[in-house]
Amino acid sequence: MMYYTVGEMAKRLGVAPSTLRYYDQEGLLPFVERSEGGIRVFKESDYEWLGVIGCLKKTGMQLRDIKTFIEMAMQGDQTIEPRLALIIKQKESVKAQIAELEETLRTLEFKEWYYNTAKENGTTSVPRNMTLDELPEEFREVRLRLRGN
Amino acid sequence: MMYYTVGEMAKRLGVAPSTLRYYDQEGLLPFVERSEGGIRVFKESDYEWLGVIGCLKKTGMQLRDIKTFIEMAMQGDQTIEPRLALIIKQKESVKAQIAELEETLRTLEFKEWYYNTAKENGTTSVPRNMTLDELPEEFREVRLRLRGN
DNA sequence: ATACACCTTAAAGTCAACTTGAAGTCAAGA
DNA sequence: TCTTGACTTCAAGTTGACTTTAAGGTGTAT
Repeated sequence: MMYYTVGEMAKRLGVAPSTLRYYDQEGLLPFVERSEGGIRVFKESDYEWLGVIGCLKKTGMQLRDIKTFIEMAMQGDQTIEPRLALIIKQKESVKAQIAELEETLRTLEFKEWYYNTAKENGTTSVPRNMTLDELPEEFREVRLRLRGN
Repeated sequence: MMYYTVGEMAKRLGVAPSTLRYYDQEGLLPFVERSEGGIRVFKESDYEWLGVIGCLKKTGMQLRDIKTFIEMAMQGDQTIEPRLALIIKQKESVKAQIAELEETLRTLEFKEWYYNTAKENGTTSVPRNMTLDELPEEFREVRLRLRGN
């Protein structure tokens, strides 16, 4: 079995040791054990827990809610259903975030076209004053949205 | 021409009036004019600026950088190129964010399968102790990543 | 046994982006 | 004219997630 100190595990995860200590303090790492002298001893299986925490963090979940999930997991098999429900909820949240970023991407692509056209003409007034049917079809709805229609 | 107070514009945008005042204070709204008595007067065209600010915010850009963009825009046509460069940079950033969220989504889908399997069997030890070739092909790389391989 | 790197805790500090509160001003309707 | 609701500024407070600092303990290598 391989064991790690907080510094080693932090390095492996690419985070600061203080971050792991902070997570522990906040109750997110109840699974981490201690040596005789009080030093944290991370096991190989703890890496997986930290990976799950990292995954949930990437979904935008707050530490207090991640803590709830970890606490459920510590209860054992009786909490399988609420854990499943939470995962499904986060999955839907991530899908919504992707959809929103894709809309943002379309807006940026419009702006890219806008400034490219401005650059070619030496002035933003050319793309700005174009009529709807003069601009590429894929950007029409974007401009309508930006202008409040 | 239609004009709006800070409260009306905030409502239209779905933000708090204090947010718009804060943005103004931070120099993000140099285009907003004032009445004789010192009250902010938002024009129709300001809605579009606020939409651009909102778009950049959704990319994760900080207010100080959005301010830089707005300041460039206020300089006029001589800043078309740096504005285009900034838009392209944000576009790439958003693409990377989408890719990361998609990876997170795959992890959540693995976890959904994991807890569904646990639920069917009454214990997480069933999915946990499965060998790699027992689990659905699409989840193999996810589990390898979570376990640190 | 001593040095040294790395560990410990507790408390305070930081940062971005707001939000709230206090005290006062503006403008539209009765 | 007066009331009323929304506006103004400035300063201080809030939130979440860390990071830093200080004072001290651990553990391994020589």
